[in-house]
Amino acid sequence: MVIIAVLRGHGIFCLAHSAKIVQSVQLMLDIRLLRENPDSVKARLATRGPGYESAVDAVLALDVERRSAETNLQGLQAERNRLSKEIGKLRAAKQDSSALEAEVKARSAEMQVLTEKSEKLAADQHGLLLNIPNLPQPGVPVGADASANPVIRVWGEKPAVASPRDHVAIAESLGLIDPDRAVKISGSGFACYTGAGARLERALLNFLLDLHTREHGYTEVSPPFLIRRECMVGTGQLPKFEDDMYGVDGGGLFLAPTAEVPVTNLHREEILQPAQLPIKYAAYTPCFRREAGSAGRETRGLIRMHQFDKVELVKICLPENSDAELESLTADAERVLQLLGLHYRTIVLCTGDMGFGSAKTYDIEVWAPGQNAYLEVSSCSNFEDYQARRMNLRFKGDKNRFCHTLNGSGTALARLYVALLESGLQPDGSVVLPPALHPYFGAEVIKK
RNA sequence: GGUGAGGUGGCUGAGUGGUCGAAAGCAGCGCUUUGCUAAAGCGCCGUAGUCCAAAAGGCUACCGAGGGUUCGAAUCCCUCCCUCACCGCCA
Repeated sequence: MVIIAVLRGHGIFCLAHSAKIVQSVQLMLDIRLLRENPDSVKARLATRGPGYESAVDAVLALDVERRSAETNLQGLQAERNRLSKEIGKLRAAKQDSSALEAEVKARSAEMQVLTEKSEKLAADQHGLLLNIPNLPQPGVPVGADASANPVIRVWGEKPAVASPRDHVAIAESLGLIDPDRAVKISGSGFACYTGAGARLERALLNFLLDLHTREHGYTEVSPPFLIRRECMVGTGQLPKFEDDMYGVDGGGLFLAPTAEVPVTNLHREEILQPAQLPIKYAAYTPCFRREAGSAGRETRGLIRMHQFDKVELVKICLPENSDAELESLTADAERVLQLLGLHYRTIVLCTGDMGFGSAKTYDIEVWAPGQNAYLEVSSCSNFEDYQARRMNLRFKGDKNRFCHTLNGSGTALARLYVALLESGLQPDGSVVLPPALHPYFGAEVIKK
């Protein structure tokens, strides 16, 4: 009984929501852009991978059909409205209107058919548009996968660690984490920090929030962690990536996969004044991700978790400023690693490796000696108006125009934790912390 | 969880079946008056879709969402969502 009720509730919600989306064609990519420059759109999408050309063609074919159906329907509606007004006048004059009423009624079936046809065409077109990602910016390097991501900056050098060890071994020997008991509570993929380990996590959080709010000009936000479905659609996690999300309450609410979702959606459905922009928010939230399909990949220790802490930076700005805002956002994130003295490199994601809604993305990767590898700790993206369209986030110009949105990790905590332990490891097994953390942690060294 | 009240344009707020896309006010834009400011007067002022090569202009849809009744729905009916108030419970 309970399950049936929950499923029904979910289904109703989905239907209601998709119908709402269909009403507004101003979503995802601008359909006008597709109509007016199909070849250029196709060429840019082709750099992401194969298959989008046919999707664009399909969208455009439906577009022609849909508009034709709508035009026909609108003609009938106009006629109905005209006759109904006649009926009103006749009745007001106490005259017989039954002939006109019969005439209008006789057309209702035809109108019904056309209405359904045009709604179906709009829904089909919308469904196809949902599966078309954002257009990469012209300057983004073209490539098929992560191997084609150019390194554009390197900071610092790989630290001289005498005999590198994995962070799990380091953390366990120092009593910083309790993996076995974390499994007892929640299963694999969850961390339990203990003692100095928990204090280090808290120290990092405070350090990051203080840095971004006091020195980089971000406003601190502490948002809800449970998020409504339409907000998940707004930033692009849904509907395509629902399998990666944790849903609760029968699918009505989702655990935040990143603070990007609640924070960017703060201004959804709003019309902002240009003088308010740019808006810059920094927020800490835990992040919950199913990591479906990633079993066996980087699953060691703290590197890939179902729950991890992250401080996220979010910007809402004028379209003409978003390129520059991405550069400064990335610089703000890099500053974290510089202050912690951690060696890192910054790469620009090539067209084939970029996220679905992004127009340009920089990844920041920190060096982890125990892994002998770079770990992604931040991903900074300019979404241009892709998310703003989904959440109807505009600003007042000559007319209402869509804002640009950006976000970047500032940074993810767990992998930062890994890099700190593995980079600060001393021959005696203790870990030396960078000076910037001393006041937050209350000590310079973590030892037994 | 219980009870009650509500959801109308950028905002406030009228509107219980027929020129209502929606009064009025505020905010905004333009013009006039004015030494500046302030004030006053006049006009304009929702969103989206669609037709037209385009402009001008026309048409359609939208009063929380979905469905229903009707020739015609902001207005009547049903379902859902949300907000607020009070009570209960509780960190």
